[in-house]
Formats: sequence, structure tokens, C-alpha cells
Amino acid sequence: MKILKKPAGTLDILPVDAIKRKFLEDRIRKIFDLYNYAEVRTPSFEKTELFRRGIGDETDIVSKEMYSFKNDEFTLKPEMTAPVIRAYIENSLFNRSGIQKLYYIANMYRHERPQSGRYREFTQFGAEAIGSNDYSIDIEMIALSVKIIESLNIKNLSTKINTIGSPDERSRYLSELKNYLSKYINDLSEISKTRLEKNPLRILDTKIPAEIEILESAPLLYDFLNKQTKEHFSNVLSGLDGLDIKYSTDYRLVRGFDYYTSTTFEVISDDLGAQNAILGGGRYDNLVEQLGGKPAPAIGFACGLERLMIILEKNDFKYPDEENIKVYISPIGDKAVKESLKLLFRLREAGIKCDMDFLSRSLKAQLKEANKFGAEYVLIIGPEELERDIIKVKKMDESTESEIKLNDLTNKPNLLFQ
RNA sequence: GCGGGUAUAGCUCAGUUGGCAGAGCGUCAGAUUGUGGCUCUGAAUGUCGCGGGUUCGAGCCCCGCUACUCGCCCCA
Repeated sequence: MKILKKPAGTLDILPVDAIKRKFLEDRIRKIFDLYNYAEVRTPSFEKTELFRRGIGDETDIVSKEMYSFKNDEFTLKPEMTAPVIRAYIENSLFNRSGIQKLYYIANMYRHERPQSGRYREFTQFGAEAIGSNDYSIDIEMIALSVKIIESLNIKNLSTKINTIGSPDERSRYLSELKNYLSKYINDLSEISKTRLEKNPLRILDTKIPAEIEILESAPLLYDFLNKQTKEHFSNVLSGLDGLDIKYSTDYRLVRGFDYYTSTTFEVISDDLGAQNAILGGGRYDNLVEQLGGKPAPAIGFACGLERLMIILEKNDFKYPDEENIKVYISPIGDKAVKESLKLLFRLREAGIKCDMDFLSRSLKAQLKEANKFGAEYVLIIGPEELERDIIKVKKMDESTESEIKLNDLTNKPNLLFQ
């Protein structure tokens, strides 16, 4: 019989990795909590329409990467901002406070070709702050995302920041950009040619050297932004300076979702391969309204957990060890097994992490197993011990043995550690 | 959707001009008849990814397929 394998681009998270993820998730939750962000969980799938309207029909994600089913009615979530905003509107969260600060850790699904740092099912953590247009929340959001990564002692990071203005401000610029690029139409790649019609802004982050050269003397989006947008941006930058957050501005930073307005940012790492973006985010002041809610400005970010883990691996990050078992019980013979089970559960009731042999193995094999588990004590129960109503207690690190009365231990399990 | 690379034991990988299928790690057993780690000795485990072709003979050469992987596009 042929064995079945997991779908391409998915991961089996075995104990050795699950421990690492648990550590990271705990660390991340702690920081979100410290910043007074509250957790939100949404369904694994949503109406397809939500992503069409939220992310944009022309984006790569919506046009070709979604896992959709039931006649395209539903889609596994490819990103979290649209669902969070949907939940915000649907549950009238705006009635609770002027600003909602929410965070999530959840799995996302995108049907792309898998490669290093890119999976079809992957984990993102991120935050959304909904309701404020103030530059101060931009600063908190960017600082928060940077601080989470910094808390893991990651080096070789760079934070890039840009502002892309509102759709109104952009439209004037886009026609100028189109005019300019049209002159070079024959030097543009096929992709850029189509983008020129559908989404000219995306041409800005091309990686083709020849196109970058053409863009050198292209009109600058920044010059088309109105005074408030520029002021907002400079306030964000000086606020980050005040918090000693290192960044560089990058006018070519435009992000792949249609909903972004004003501030955008991204953190990249040299330790990732081709997928060098570990974290991305920005302001999306029109999305709430676009999804049918009472207009509310918002800003958020998302970070890839798997990419974070790749970086940590490259940095030889030392994850804390898991807690070893305290006690391992070694029964010899049938009668001893029953006695051992009773004792095992008694110890657990007392909150002592413990295990026993379930394979009727030789004492030698059992001690080997206990050693592997890092057990502090091994309790040996065999015919001789049962005869005398005692248990042999072996302290592993000292290789010393003592005896203890079975009754005493049952009454006071913590006697072991005194 | 488009390119490159790889596929041999549970894991990491050797395998020469085509000539008996290998190592390290891990597992198990023994040295120690009821005592772990360290050491020594021994053992088990293979559809050499799948299908075809060439050949006296294929893990090795040729063709096709599949899977995995890296990259392009895009993104976390």
C-alpha cells in the first residue's frame, strides 16, 4: 500500500518544533499583552467576497492564490486584516472604545509554489489598531513590531518605511507615472507592461535593474502628496527617532494589497533567502468603510512565524529546554505494574510530572528510557519490594539508592523531594 | 504558470570505468541472570522514488513520470 503524504507546502510540526513554536507564541502574546492589545480569533475560512473587496481583485493573492471551495463561495483566509475588520464591523466593536487594539496568531493559506520560507499553510502573527488617524498609533505599531523581533536578539534586520498617500493623492501621480513610463514602454518587462494599465504603482518595486534605472528619474509619489500626509509622515519618522527605532525611508516600498494608504513599512532580513521580508504592514484608512462599516482609519502589521524561525535557526538561537520529568516508575512483573499505575496517578494528582514503563521491558531498558527523559528519580517496584511494602528510590544524577515505604509515599508524594 | 537541482537504511549521506548494497548517527541485544549515562562487542533494518530502455550484467548510462527542494513571479 502506498503511503499518503502531506499536501505540498504544508508542515508536520513534530514535538521538537512544537516546543519552539510554543515558546515563540508565548513570548509574542506576552508582548502584545504588555502593549494592551487583545487577542481576536476568526474563522479559518470566510466568504470569498470579503477578500475580493478587501484585498483587491487585481492582487496576485486574490487573482490566483486563494484556496476556494463550494463554488467559490468560501475561501481559506490568505491574510488576516480583512477578517479582523469584518469581525470589528459585524460585532460593532467601535461602540466599545474609540480605538480597538487587536492581535492574532493564526494560520493562513495561499496556493503558491512552495519554496524556502514560503508555505501554502503558514502562520502569521500581527496586530490591527482601528479607529485612530493619529500619527502616534503609527509609531506604536511600527515600534511594537520591531520590538517583538528585537526581543529575540535578531541581527541583520532593516526596517523600511514609506508613505503612499490616499487614492485621491495617488491618482494624479499615477497618470504622471504612466505618462513617464509610456516613453519607455519597449524597455519594460511583460509584467510591467500589464501593470502599467492595471496597477502602475506596483512597477515601483520591480527588481529588474533596467527598470530600476528607468525609475531613477521618474516622478516621485512623495511630491504629489498633500500637506497633511507629509506632516503625518514626518511626525511618524521623528517619533521613531525619539524611540531609537532604526529605519530607512524607501520611496519604492509599495505593498501588494490594494487597501494600503499613507504609512507603509516592512522589515527585511539578510538571513532569509529569496523571501527576505519577515514582516510587513501599513495604514489602511479606507478599508473599514470599503467593507461596509462606519468609516474608521486603521493600521496594522503581519509577521511570518516560519520566516522568523528560519532566521532564529541561522542565528543559532537557543530555545529554552523543556521541563524534564521528575519521576519515572519502573515496575518489574505484573503485580508491580498495577501498583505502579496507582502510584503514577497519585504523583500526578500531587502535580509531579512523571511517567512509567508501558512495555514490560527489562529494568535496564527502563533505566535507559528514564535517563533519556532526564528523570530525577526512578522508582523501582519489583517482587522483592512488594514483599516488604517498600519502593526503591534511585536518584539518577548521584546513582544512589534508598528505600521508602509505599504507604508513606502514597500519603505524601512530595516526600521524594525532601 | 515558468526554470534549475535532488531522490540509496528511521536520520545525515558515501557508492570509483557499469561487476555481491555501504558508513556514521539512532534503534535493539550482550558484556552486568533486577540497575542508566561512558566504553567495548554484536544484531536488525533497503521495491537504491516509480515505469520503461540499453547491456551478459544497471544504484550508476538513456527516456518518461512522480515527489521533494531551490529560484522566477508575488508575498509573511
